[in-house]
Amino acid sequence: MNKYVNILKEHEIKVTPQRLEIMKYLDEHREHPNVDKIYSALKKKNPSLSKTTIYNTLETLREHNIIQALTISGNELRYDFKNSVHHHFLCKECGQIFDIDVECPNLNKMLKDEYRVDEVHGYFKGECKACREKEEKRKK
Amino acid sequence: MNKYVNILKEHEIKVTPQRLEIMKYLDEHREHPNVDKIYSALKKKNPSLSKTTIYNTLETLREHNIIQALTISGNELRYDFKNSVHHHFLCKECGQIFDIDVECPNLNKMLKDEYRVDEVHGYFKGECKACREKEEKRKK
DNA sequence: TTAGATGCAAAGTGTTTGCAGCCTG
DNA sequence: CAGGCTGCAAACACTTTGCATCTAA
Repeated sequence: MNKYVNILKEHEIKVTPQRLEIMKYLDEHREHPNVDKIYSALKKKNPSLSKTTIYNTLETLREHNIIQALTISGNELRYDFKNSVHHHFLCKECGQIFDIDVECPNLNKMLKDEYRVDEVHGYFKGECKACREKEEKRKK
Repeated sequence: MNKYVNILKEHEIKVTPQRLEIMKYLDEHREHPNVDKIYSALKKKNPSLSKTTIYNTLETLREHNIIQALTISGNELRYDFKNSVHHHFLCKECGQIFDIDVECPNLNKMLKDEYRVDEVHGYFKGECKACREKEEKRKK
């Protein structure tokens, strides 16, 4: 838990139990949860937790570049503890978002001149292996 | 206008004036408009036009792969007439979305095995040239 | 002590749904 | 003529705002 205390202190923002719990949850649950998932998970431990706090905290952490918000799924934001640069794959069948580690070297190079690039996202949509296999079985 | 009639007929869906207007608008306005922009533009010509029709039509066109929906901006969907595969750059300053033509060859290759990839999106966030120049001027 | 964080309720915004009437094929 | 499309109003879902209370530093 000290890990998260340190991150907050480095960024000079207040250390609160709620913030620590949210960071810990995101760090330990890499399935890119939405606000509701985080909320209902942490509500169990701390019944007075408010959804507003989740929103506030996620926004604060995002501003400080500790986490990132994924817009991949269209109707809701998904959150991601920002350890490394990686891309994402959304399975249209099961809704899960998977991390993809692919580098695209000729990308940044071309952009640099015209644009100042702060974030590079790649995302893919389709069907994941598990869902494809399930589908195969159904057909048999 | 015949162009759009043909596209609809090829996909065996009904040809209606509303659909034609929406397609024409998207084809001629490549700034990736949101629903409201399309709605208010076309409402002028056809005051009885409903926003529901915009949503229905965009969804239908999307299902038929004629247009695509961009989730890049988080709080709303942006639409794009689907002529070619390309990526997008969102300027955080002015909100505009620009088309970017960069290929990433080693991408699909890696994905093929694990996933069935239907859509490949790349998007970048930052600041566009015009906004950067505006900012420079303000500083002087 | 005090600036900032929390949490409740209410408002806001973009999208979806239900349904009656209309139009394309 | 029939099934699909349109458009209105109401419902929804996710997020933001206003504000009183509480807490970390």
